[in-house]
Amino acid sequence: MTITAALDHSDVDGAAPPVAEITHLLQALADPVRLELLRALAGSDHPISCGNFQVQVTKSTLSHHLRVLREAGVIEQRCDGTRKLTSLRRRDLDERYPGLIQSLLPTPAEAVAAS
Amino acid sequence: MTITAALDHSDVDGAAPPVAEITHLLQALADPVRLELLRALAGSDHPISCGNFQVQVTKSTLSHHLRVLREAGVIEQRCDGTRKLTSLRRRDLDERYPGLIQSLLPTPAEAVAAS
DNA sequence: GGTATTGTTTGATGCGTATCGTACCAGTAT
DNA sequence: ATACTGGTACGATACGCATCAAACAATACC
Repeated sequence: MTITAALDHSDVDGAAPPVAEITHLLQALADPVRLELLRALAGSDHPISCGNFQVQVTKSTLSHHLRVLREAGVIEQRCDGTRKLTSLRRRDLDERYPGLIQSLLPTPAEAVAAS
Repeated sequence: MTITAALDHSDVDGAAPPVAEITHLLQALADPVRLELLRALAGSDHPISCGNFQVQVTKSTLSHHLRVLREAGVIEQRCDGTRKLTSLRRRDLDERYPGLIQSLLPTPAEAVAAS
């Protein structure tokens, strides 16, 4: 696979790194847990803290998945006291890959079925 | 990961299996070689035989990648004498995941840059 | 200070898979 | 039949990564 990542790491004053290349991005999204995180973030208008994700993995695993998403440019995180608020970089993603995120979100029918 | 695949295998008289679930599908597309195959197929109006893919892998590896794409419902193949013609299941993919394939194809700018 | 609370990091483990070479099989042509 | 061509199947190898537990770090609160 190889896909060498993490080119710039310009976390300086919150500047988010660029959205990853398509293969790297797809690899980040091709995991059930991470896709669930993406959908949770896309369905919420406010950022979500680590503890508020409804996911059946330990917190260390969750931290790992969030790192993968962050390094692929999918999410950004800002600290808020002892917690860390995660939000989707929807604008950047839509700009770079128009239609991609939308096509990964549950359809209205699926959303109803999941309720 | 797990994602148990291959539910029905109804290869009966050429009936293609359903397009895979989203995670399975993304996993099939999250590989540089397979994405290149997808783009080659999407950019051609006629099916492509195994030997006509411009990919730097051995034929056994290529066969493996085509199998992954086939089992994810991305492509279909029909035999033609001694060769096997591969084509993209664009209609089925667009029906199940509208906008997804389009968002993975090179933009006009990228297509020019690759020439 | 001491104690939760929230996340990250590290190491270990096990599974998946991309890759190759070789052998094999089905058509086609000689 | 023999040989060639296009593709698959198998075994081996190496690497990636999802997962967890435990240890650590940083902030808040008493």
